Amino acid sequence: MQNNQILLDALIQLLNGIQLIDKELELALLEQFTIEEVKKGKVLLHEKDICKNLWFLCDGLLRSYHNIGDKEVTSRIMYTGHIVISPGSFFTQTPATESIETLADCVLAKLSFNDLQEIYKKYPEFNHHTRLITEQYFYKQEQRLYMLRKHDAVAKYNFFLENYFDYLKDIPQKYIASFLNIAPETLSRTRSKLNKK
Amino acid sequence: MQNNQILLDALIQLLNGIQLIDKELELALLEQFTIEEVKKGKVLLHEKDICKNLWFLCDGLLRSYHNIGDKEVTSRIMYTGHIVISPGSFFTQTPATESIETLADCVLAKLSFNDLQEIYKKYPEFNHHTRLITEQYFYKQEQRLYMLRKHDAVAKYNFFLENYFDYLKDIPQKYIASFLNIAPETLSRTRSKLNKK
DNA sequence: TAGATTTATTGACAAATGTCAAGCTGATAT
DNA sequence: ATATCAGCTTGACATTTGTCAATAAATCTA
Repeated sequence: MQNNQILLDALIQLLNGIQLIDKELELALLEQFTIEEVKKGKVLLHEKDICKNLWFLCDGLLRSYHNIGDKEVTSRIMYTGHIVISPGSFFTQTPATESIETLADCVLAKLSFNDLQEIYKKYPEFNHHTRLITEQYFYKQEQRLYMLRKHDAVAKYNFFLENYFDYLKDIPQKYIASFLNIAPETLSRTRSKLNKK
Repeated sequence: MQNNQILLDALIQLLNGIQLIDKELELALLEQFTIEEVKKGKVLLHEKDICKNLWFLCDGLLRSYHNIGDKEVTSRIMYTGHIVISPGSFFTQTPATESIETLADCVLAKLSFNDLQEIYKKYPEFNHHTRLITEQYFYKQEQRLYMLRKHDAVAKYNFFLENYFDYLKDIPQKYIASFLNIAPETLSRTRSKLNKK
């Protein structure tokens, strides 16, 4: 709990930045979130399971992915400070169409859907915080949509560099490729072409 | 105002479906929303302008679009019952990177960003409604992201048919093509290929 | 309605990316 | 250190889609 406080500091700050939160709500959050350490290469959420938790990624790196035909596609890359859910599954409490796995050793703070609903019930003002956060994530997602509409591999890779440069070395290229919706070979060629210039 | 009540009925029902709204809040909404009729082919929001309004589309059809290089790309298609904003611009009140135009004669209910903030201030419980609506739109948008990752033109067109079949005849094919991120010629060929089967 | 303008279709070709295969590299474990 | 294995690179080729151009069809306008 003392420990929680430090790990969740970034989350509390994020919330306070939106609207100062009551000491009581802060304590409730610190109490309800539980800390998990998860090693690299573990699956946090399996496709077809219901996403019953929301995680705050205190430290680490994650990706979500799903299958299209026989191909695996990386849909999101999430780094320290992200709120992590499978949106469709968490919001509607129906089976997920994607999986989430760790790309590095992670420290996560977990809050169950049910506990979150309790918090909403007890502290309705919390809706204000999450509305703004959801709006923010919505907007970020829109930018990824834009990216996918950029025609060529170079433009897509540049998008990646602009937005995920710090994580470049920690993400296998095959995942970057599928995130950008190009073949790994194409990414490899794109990179070597850019290096020559 | 009497008129508003009928036109905004769908919106009020949507909100009540989330959580019954106070009579007082309902009246405030009916008062703040103003009805506009906009003819087909008009631009509701111009790129680089700030999206100062939220619209509820009482009746009609809209699209948002932006430019990538020298090409125009349709990013969203919105039909009767949709809440219409340029997300990035509205949420942050910064210049829009997209335009919104009518694809048919439309009836819209308009609410300004500032009036909305007043409503949030007076009726904080409204955050609950909009949080859930934002979550829903977030999820829908995610599905569009999935669609763009489907490799071939046939799969993309099938996505369109599944989700926008009722509006098929009202949307020029060139817009459908750019929405699916394929060339108009490719869409034309895809359609004729599918018709032969 | 006729003429003008925009949109859709079709063909020929070009360009980009995907696929398959082989070899290379770098990390890990024994 | 060596063997193993996964991931990355590179080449050859196939496939898909994009581009450009010509024509047809549909829509708009006077």
